[in-house]
Amino acid sequence: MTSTGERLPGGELTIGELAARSGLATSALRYYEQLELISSERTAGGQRRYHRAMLRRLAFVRAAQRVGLSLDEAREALARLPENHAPKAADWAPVARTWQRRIDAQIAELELLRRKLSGCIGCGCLSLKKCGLYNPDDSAADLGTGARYLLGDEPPTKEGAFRRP
Amino acid sequence: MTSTGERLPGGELTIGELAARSGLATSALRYYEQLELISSERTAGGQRRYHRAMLRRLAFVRAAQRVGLSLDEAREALARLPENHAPKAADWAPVARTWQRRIDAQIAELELLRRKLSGCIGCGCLSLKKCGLYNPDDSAADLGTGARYLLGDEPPTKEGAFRRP
DNA sequence: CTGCAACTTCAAGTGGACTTGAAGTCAAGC
DNA sequence: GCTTGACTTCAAGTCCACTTGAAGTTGCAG
Repeated sequence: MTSTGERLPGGELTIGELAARSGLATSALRYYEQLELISSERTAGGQRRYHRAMLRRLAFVRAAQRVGLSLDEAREALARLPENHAPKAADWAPVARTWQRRIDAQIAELELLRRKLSGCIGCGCLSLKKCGLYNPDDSAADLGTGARYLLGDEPPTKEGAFRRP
Repeated sequence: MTSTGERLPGGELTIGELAARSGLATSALRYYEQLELISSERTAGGQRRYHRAMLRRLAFVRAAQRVGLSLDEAREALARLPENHAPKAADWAPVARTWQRRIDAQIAELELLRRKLSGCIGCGCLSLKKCGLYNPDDSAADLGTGARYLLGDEPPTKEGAFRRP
């Protein structure tokens, strides 16, 4: 039994099969079930049998994680989607829109950091008050200005007087 | 004593001041010092006094975290920069370039996810074989369990809860 | 029917990045 | 010199998402 192929009648999956198909460890699946992210039926002997719809739920959870949600938040989001059938566009659209906004925000943040790093390549600073990286909460766009300190132009705040610890 | 203002002569900072200026908790600073991310001198009475250059190191560490590095990796990266003075362009450029590549990869991943979500708005699926979200093995699903809050964007519960098995 | 991989439960462990608590000491303003 | 807030250490705790281990059971091929 390779556990990868689906061979149960009725299209149900053992935990090993679900693991193989979802890319998650069996331990993770049991953990998810405990958290009620997925559910199963049991055989007479007590073994889990998963409906194929669980693959969809797992895909959802994985996507949720990538968007930055915790498993708890994923569970909440799942609760708003239909349990037994594939979500319809009407179910899905609001969730997807919310997630896209989060993704956009994340991308924007990364792009800001990227720009700051570019600036810092130019200035080699990390010591200047104006340096985006240095300044924790600047959020104010200092984007273009970075190239000012091009040639190791030393900062006004005399930093030179210090010796190492 | 508000602990925010700098008032020691010689420009040294108490741990409270460094905390206020860096935005980190004092406990985090002690922890960082333990990890040798920063260093201090001590007063006769045993209290820490931080050189202002530590602000620069902390800025670096914060940036490193946002790029997705662990504190250990941040320490390694720090080790390649000059300790006592602001890094020059030659010191900084290779680091910044490496980080930019990482950022680019992260942005690319997010953009892929975003596209997939767009597709799913259209199809309302999550159940179809062709659905990008559904299909698990499209590689590099690293953001999921990896560097999730590298954007500093709203950690799920308390400030600064990072994770990763 | 046997053998064995795959399954079961439950408790405890892991790892990263901190935080919290207890019990005590330091520094500075009055 | 007293008071008080800021500091000290060290051990232990927390959070999340799992993983590991032990000890036992199930299910299917041969």
